[in-house]
Amino acid sequence: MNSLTEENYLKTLFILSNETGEVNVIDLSKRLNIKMPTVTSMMKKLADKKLVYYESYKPLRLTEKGKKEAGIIIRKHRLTEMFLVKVMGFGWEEVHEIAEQLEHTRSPSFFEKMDEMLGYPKLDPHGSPIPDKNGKVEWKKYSKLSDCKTGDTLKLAAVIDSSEEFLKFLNSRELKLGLKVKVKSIEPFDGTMVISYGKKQSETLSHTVTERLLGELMDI
Amino acid sequence: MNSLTEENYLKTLFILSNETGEVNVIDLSKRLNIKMPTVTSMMKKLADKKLVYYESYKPLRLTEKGKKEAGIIIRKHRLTEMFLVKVMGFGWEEVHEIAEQLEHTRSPSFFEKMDEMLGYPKLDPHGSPIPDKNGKVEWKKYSKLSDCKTGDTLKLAAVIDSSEEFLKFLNSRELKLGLKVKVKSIEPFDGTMVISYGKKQSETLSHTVTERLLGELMDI
DNA sequence: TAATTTTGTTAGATGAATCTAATTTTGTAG
DNA sequence: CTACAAAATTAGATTCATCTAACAAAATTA
Repeated sequence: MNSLTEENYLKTLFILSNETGEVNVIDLSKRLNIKMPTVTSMMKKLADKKLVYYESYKPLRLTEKGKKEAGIIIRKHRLTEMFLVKVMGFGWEEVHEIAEQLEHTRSPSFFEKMDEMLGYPKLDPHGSPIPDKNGKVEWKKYSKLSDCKTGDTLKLAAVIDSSEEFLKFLNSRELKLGLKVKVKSIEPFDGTMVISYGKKQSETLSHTVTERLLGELMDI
Repeated sequence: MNSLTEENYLKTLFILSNETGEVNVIDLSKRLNIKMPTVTSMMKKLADKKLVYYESYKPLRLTEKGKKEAGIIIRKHRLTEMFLVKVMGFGWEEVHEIAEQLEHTRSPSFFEKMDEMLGYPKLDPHGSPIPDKNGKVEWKKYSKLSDCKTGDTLKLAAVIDSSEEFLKFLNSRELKLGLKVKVKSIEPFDGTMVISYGKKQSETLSHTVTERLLGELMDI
């Protein structure tokens, strides 16, 4: 059995690997807000447990066992988020913090019950895929809004950042998953975009925002 | 903010105080499965935080602040149990262990939402009172079945033990809260009782069982 | 390629929560 | 009232997860 702390390292390493291919000590260190020496020693510990491959000065990689355990934690996190939104009526901006705590609950039946009540959902409220019971996930290949060109239309499908601040910002602009947004113009200097969607004819979004929005490019 | 460990000491001290008046180091030690020296040092720590009164060789007592914080943890535990039973459909024998973990969740809105969904319940599935938001509880003065005399009728209102094993035993005999049970005979040697209730004309219960069942004595 | 910066590791310390062994205090039974 | 037993405390060790400081390796820049 892994400690709560170990679970957080596994989960973060898993997510970081999927975000950016190679993960270094410093990346984990920054994401977890933990100093590098601490990360190094935890990696050695997880290597002893056959959860990560660790070689000095090499990128960090989860073993298959590590991926499975990380996937299961992420499954619990995302099921919880979905439960909080669909069953308990929370807003999508409120659930990340709570799920961060509940994901460590040791009770398979608790999460099975959630899954059942939710009708075995495939995505969480932020559009991220929910791993299956073996921790396996299919990551969809979405486009970032920030990579779109003028004239492109993107159907929003997921956010990269589930923080309360970011989601409150999206709420304030009535930006939701499922919306089709059209790129009206892009400022070459800093990437600021003007987009239209729903009733909004022109809404300006910074690069910081557009690079956190994912979706499917529409043909039209 | 108290650690999860500190919360467990506070909660257990609170419950033990209500069960048995005076609580000694050894009682807490046994209940928590933690050796006495560890308990002593934690009591000193909690005394520094003004959560317990601690004097060497004296019984342990919570301060008002300690009672409030313990009460709030117990509130979260019992609301969670009720939620698991009423909203998620768990059996009353399954919820204690899960609630033991969820009670440490730091999210007032999570528990407020539960409370609201449940319609502000006053009792948990085991008949124990749910403390209010300030941690205050009214403990009802129930009678133990083991204290009843032949001919008495007791309306079951609560169990003293929420363990899965005990509750599964009750399930197997179809013993539920709300039932009226009548004492048909008591074995003077070991206190074994024969009772009748519902369709059961004579069910034999050991003292171990009868002292864990509480209820209101009926007039008739 | 040499110098500098960035990244990573080693060594050693700290605080929390636990333990065991030894000692002391309190309570109880002759 | 002494002796023994039970309960509690003190002292010191251990494990986990963290840190800082110092050093080493790798990557980058000049």
